[in-house]
Amino acid sequence: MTATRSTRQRDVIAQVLGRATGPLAVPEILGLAQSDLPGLGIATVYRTLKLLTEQGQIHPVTLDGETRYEAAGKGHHHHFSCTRCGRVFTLHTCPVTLPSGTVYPGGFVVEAHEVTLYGQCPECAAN
Amino acid sequence: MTATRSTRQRDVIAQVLGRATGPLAVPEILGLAQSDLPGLGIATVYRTLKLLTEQGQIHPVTLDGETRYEAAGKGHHHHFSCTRCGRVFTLHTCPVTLPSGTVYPGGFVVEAHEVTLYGQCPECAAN
DNA sequence: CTACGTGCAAAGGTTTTGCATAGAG
DNA sequence: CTCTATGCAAAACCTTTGCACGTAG
Repeated sequence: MTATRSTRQRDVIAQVLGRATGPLAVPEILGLAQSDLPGLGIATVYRTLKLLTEQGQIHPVTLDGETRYEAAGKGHHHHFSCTRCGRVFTLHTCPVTLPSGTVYPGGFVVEAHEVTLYGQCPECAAN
Repeated sequence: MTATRSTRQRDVIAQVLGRATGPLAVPEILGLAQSDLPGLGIATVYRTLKLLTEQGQIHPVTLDGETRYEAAGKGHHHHFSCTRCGRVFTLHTCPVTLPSGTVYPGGFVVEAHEVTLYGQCPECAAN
């Protein structure tokens, strides 16, 4: 079996994602992690993201052509993408009710859904 | 002002997207277009997709880490991604009602929304 | 000590760009 | 004819991989 070690790099990357208010893109993760661990290389970030994803600790989210990552285990939620500042936030409310098994016109059997809202985040809306 | 010419390449690419039952990825567009126009180059596909997007004739959609393109002007709709065969379909029903201007808890001002459903398409569900 | 993990640099893919030629108007 | 559009090949990106060194256990 595979022995997975605990390293400062992995801890820092996991912490960065744990503290985030929404899914982060790779450059954001690198930047934030480097402020805690200056020498960190991009290859390690990619390798760690892949590892954490396989372990189910984080989850990839694709939004506007960019792959972002967020900590797992935060329950059912969706995302809000600010059209002004470009940041992405996690929303804990869900605007749809689609029980697994719902059948859509045409015979599409729904197993899951994903919603993204676009608009202005509180900060941008205030300015 | 810019003079935009009508060419066989542009026509073919626009037709391919117009005939599609859902958003297409670049390799799909290239393949389908090449069956009508063998010598077509990938660079022309990218340039044309960019042009048509700027003109508002098509619309990019990101799904599962891939950027796809669909003809515009088909009204409000969403997408269904088949978890078995991987194809993406356009749905003409909408499971949410979010008038522009809706304010979400925390002060997020909603301007638009995007929904993707995952499950089995009619064909896969039947087998 | 013995692997696994890391950083660096090179390799792979995909998208964009430069340039000479083809073709729309 | 003139000037935009195309195809090819090179360049620019982003992500993955190979390798020698660092380090957790």
